[in-house]
Amino acid sequence: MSKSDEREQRILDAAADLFIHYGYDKTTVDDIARKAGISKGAIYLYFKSKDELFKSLLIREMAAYSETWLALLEADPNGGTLGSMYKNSLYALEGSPFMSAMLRQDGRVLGSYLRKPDNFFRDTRNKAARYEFVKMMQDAGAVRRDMDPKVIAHIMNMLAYGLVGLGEVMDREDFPPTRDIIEGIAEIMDRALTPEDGGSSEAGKAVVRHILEAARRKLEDSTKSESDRE
Amino acid sequence: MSKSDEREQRILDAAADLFIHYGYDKTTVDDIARKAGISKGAIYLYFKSKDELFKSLLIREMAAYSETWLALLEADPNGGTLGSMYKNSLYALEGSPFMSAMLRQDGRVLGSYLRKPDNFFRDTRNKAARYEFVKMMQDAGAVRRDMDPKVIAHIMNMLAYGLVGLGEVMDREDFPPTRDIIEGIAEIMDRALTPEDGGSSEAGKAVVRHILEAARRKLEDSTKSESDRE
DNA sequence: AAATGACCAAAATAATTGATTTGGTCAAAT
DNA sequence: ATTTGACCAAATCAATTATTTTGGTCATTT
Repeated sequence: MSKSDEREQRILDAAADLFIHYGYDKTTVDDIARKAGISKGAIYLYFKSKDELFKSLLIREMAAYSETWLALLEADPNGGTLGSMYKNSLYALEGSPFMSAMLRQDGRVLGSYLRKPDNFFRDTRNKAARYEFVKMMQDAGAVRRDMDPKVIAHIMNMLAYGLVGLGEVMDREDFPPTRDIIEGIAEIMDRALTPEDGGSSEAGKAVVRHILEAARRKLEDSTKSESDRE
Repeated sequence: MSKSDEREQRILDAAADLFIHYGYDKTTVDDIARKAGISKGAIYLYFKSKDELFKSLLIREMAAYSETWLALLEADPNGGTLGSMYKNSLYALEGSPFMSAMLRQDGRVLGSYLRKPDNFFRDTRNKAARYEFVKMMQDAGAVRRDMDPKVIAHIMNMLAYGLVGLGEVMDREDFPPTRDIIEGIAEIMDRALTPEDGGSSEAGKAVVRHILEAARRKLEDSTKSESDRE
């Protein structure tokens, strides 16, 4: 990694901390510069604007999320079932404050960026992602066929949303440990959705690799079109 | 029902409509009176304040929710499984805009009432309700014992929250029909949580009756202590 | 060539003032 | 005994102005 790239990452690290802690609106470019140990002007050597910086951060965080997910999956001995895949995606989600904030469209963290018309989130490309995933898992024989994949995907979305959002409306104190929740969800999903014959774990893994590969390509694309534009 | 009670209900009907449509803050007492076909002063013959009116409405809606749930349950041929109970509670929830707004702490509908320090929601009494329910179902042999009831209850809370809240952050257009979602959830819960031996449907029903009976008593209590206070 | 930070226009925030609305009351009407 | 609606203090909203902050630039320094 070049010296310059390294510093770019340092900027993003500083920004991530501040955005999570104080939110987009209340974090100034100066704050970021100071925390990164450089001058404000230097920020603009790397990013066209605060907006673009933020978008870069989102992309980086999404990529990190994917990588974490993949790593957990590769390390998981039975990483081929729907339950364990979903479980690992939830662990990755839980470990990424930004992805969590994005999913619940947290106004405090995302700030005025949310209101921007060309905002990242209404990008329709990722919308059907979970559905495609379940569908492929089903076609690969890793998920039972007698349930509508759209419904399964939607329930998975509900649970992910519940995971990152319920803390906003209920006392976190009386939550069970996150680990227990995620394991419980995985257990339920596996029990309810694994085909009678146990399903093909290898086929499942293949699907995941395929999906993550596609996700990586997509992220590279957006990073590229990013730099094209500037 | 006395003439007076009937009118009290008419007021609450009018208020419910307006609160759901315009929210607590933007609905005036005059609006309510006009819609109920009486004068503003008359409102204060039945309710001490706008706040109290709102609280009465919440209590009424909670009661209606319980009644709906119970009715659906009684009518459900296999109303003894955890899945069908939960399912019916979700149907009841879905049919009650107020309960939905309460669950997702909807700022638009609940308005400044949310910020009140003595607000209804931080009343701790109802907090552990779902857990108690699952625990009893487990003790009655209607739910398998090898999962922590706290975790099960929490996952149920997540799903309920997802049901009423996901629409705020995702396009409702690409939601499957609510009915399908709820049936899907029930199917998953049943498959994953029914004991090997199929469980006792009758014992399950007994638990539900018991719970609903307790809920009714509790509501009567709060209604009474309500009228005591005024 | 790389990095800085004083500088500026634009935007956000705060303070002020004036006008309107609204929850709640109560003397008068029914 | 009920019910009303004019009435009022308090709160909310709107318009205006003054003040501060902030994103972004660029002449100057390193």
